[in-house]
Amino acid sequence: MMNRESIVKALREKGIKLTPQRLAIIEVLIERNDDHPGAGVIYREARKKIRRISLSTVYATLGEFSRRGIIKTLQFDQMENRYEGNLAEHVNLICKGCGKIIDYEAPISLDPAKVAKKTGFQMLDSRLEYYGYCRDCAGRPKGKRDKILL
Amino acid sequence: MMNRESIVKALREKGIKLTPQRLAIIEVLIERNDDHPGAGVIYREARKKIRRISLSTVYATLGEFSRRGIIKTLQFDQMENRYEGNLAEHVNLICKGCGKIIDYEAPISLDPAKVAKKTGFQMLDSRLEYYGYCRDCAGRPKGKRDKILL
DNA sequence: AGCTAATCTGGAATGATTCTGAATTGTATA
DNA sequence: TATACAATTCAGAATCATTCCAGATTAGCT
Repeated sequence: MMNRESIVKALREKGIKLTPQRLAIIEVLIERNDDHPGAGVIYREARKKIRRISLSTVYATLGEFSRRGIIKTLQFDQMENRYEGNLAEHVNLICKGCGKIIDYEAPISLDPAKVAKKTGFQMLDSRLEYYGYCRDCAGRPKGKRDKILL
Repeated sequence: MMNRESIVKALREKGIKLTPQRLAIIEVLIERNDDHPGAGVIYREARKKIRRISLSTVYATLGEFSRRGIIKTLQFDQMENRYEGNLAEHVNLICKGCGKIIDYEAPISLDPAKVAKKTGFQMLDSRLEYYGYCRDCAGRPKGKRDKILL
């Protein structure tokens, strides 16, 4: 999971063409998996690998991958959207100080059948997040930590 | 909870001035509580109540209320942010078809102490969401439902 | 090698949100 | 009830991540 071969295989199976731009993006996604990078970071990193790549392509590619279920998009409005390859159900701990996102494995899940019976709602994907301060930012003086930087 | 008196009281206690604009916004928030309205809807509805109110004021007010813990902001990037007065911990079921947001009461919670011990992360507030299709949209033909309208 | 749909590109457009600086107004106090 | 001032409001400009566009390029099949 989340290695170059498995992703390339997934793309081939789904009939998605393999381009140098996409390979570069995949590499960044793998290398920076723990960072949950945003489009800007991914663009800058990918650019180091191949000269010719545009921001539009980065967005298009991330959108495509996300739509096809290869990665997951974490949407925000106060900071860039972020992308992650960890598709197993987990909670994201998001630091309000530095924007760091920590994956936290925990057996939190609703029973889709029960929800459907009660509300008629058909669950597809989830977003489980807790906001707070990470170890580093919790210790920092108050004024210095209320902006999301990264 | 979420009635005019309790909110007005909360504002007075926190030293937030009561203006006609804010009262109008509060009324909209109460009347449309189940809709989890966005800033645009709130602006248009508030405008029906008092002629003079600007979109900037709506944003400033919602931001202030949210910062003070009087309401909660649900952030998105593909659609307007939405606001809710239900501060009890619950899961939001969000329809990908029509944007409807359903509150679902369920005892889902991590133990903050355990999380802190394991990761050093200090939890403050949560965001628990499931995306899918509501009863109405689940039955609708596929092409007609993949855009969030509202 | 050639074909064609998919993909890439950079620049323009979008749209929700935030910022700005001047005008207005609640509310505490005299 | 008048005064004072910080808080609030306002309209318009600015921001900025993201999407759209239309033309150029290219991966992968035959």
